[in-house]
Amino acid sequence: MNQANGKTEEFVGSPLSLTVDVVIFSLRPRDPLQQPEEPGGEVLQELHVLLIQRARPPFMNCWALPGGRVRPDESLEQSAARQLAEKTGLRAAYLEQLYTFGRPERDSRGRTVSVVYYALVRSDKQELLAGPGTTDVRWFPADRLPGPLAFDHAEIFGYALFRLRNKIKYANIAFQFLPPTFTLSQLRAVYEAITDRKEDPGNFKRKVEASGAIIKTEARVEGGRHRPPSLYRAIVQNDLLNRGPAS
Amino acid sequence: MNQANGKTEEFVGSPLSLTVDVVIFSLRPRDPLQQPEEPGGEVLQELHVLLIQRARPPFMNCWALPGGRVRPDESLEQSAARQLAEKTGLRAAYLEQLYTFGRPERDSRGRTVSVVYYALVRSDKQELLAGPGTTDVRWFPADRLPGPLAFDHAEIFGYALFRLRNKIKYANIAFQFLPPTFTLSQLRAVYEAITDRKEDPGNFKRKVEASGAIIKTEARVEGGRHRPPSLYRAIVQNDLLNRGPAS
DNA sequence: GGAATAGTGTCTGTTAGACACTATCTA
DNA sequence: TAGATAGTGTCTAACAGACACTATTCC
Repeated sequence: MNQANGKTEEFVGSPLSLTVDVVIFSLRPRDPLQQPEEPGGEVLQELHVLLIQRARPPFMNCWALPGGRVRPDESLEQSAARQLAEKTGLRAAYLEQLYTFGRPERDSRGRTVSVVYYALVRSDKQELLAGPGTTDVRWFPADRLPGPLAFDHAEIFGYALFRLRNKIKYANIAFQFLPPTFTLSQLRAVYEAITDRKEDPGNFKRKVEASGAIIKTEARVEGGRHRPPSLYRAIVQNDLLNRGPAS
Repeated sequence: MNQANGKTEEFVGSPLSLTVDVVIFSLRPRDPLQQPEEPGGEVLQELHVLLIQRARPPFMNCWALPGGRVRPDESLEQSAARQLAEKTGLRAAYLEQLYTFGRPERDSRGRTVSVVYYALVRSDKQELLAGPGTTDVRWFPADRLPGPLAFDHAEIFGYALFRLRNKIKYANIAFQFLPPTFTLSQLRAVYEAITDRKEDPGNFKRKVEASGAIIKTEARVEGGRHRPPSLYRAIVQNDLLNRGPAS
């Protein structure tokens, strides 16, 4: 990095805007208006993404990923967490840098480079708060996004989805969508919703127990209609495979 | 991205510097002064990284990753390729975005966010040209870097090495270190140099042929001391697994 | 008991790796 | 022919997935 170009090396800022955008994933029940619940009565979970509706041009009224300018005193990850909180009122269970997008023409107002993070959010009933500059905040099923997204956000979303689907195969992140303790059925439902493939319950149990990522607790789920399942808890881990560098 | 904060949304740049740094990897013969050639006489290949020596403070005389300011009209990848050419005179066979580093204190002169790429360079005898602002450009073995690197470049390098070692296991990038046609011995030597593990020649041949990443040509290597090996050629591919998003 | 889910046992096809063996070149 | 590398055959242990089976709960 860093010498300007051969002359003196004094520091000056650039005529360039640095933003952070966040692709926010969550598992939510399938919209009952779109399709009624299963006969069995259990709730089908579906992968959703949070979008905000822009109140101003460019792309007025279009849906977009939440994001905003990086402040001088905050790290990129802090900025992502702040965008999340300010624009949506949510808190992320997991936050990881995805990619940095910087085509010169991606924002018509001027050169804008965007560091994109993706966030996994627990499916509890957290309330959505529309921040300033937006007319609406809403969850959309990942396979049915509304009309053209603003800027290059469709491309960004596509890449985030690709990476999430890929990563869930080898990294232990699925539990980030769930409450602190969960059943294997719930965890399996997360996999199935994201990969869109059925897993064999028995094989899934062995695989995930052998991975050492989760541990069985003493507790069980009471009051169900059937044999009560054990509750599991995730083993905390922050290895490189799961996130980026230590920084 | 994009609305400033609720008021008008006119575009202004930030008091922030955006740079691109490049971790340049190559396979080069082990320094014969450090250790003489193998009795057999063939050249041991070793993973090297290119560093430049800074001519000015901060970190004057320290070694650093080559890099520099992103220009308003170039994409991030173009910028990385340009840094490579200007600071070192090299051309990359492969270039991929690694991670974006942005801790507020990482450059004492002011807020500097750096998008880091890593490059794989063929081991031909390309000449090194020290660019402006640097007193020296040199290859270093990846496991013997010179004294503390400038800024957070040691951390960046560590992460790049981790990612390269990891990626070579599942993505077909090893041939990027080699000339257009190569023998399986050469390709195997690349793997062994990067992962620091011996591979069984027979198993390696089957594995890499089954992957479909390379194809045997009619040509063979003549003039060696032993049975002449076939030459192979890489199948061109630009899938998502190998690089980032299409952009 | 019936229905439903939790959880176990077991078989099979695929794969990574170890390792012995054959093939082909130069000196 | 000796020596070295190219390349093949084959065995084994590990693993993923299919699937049948047992266990436990509520109704």
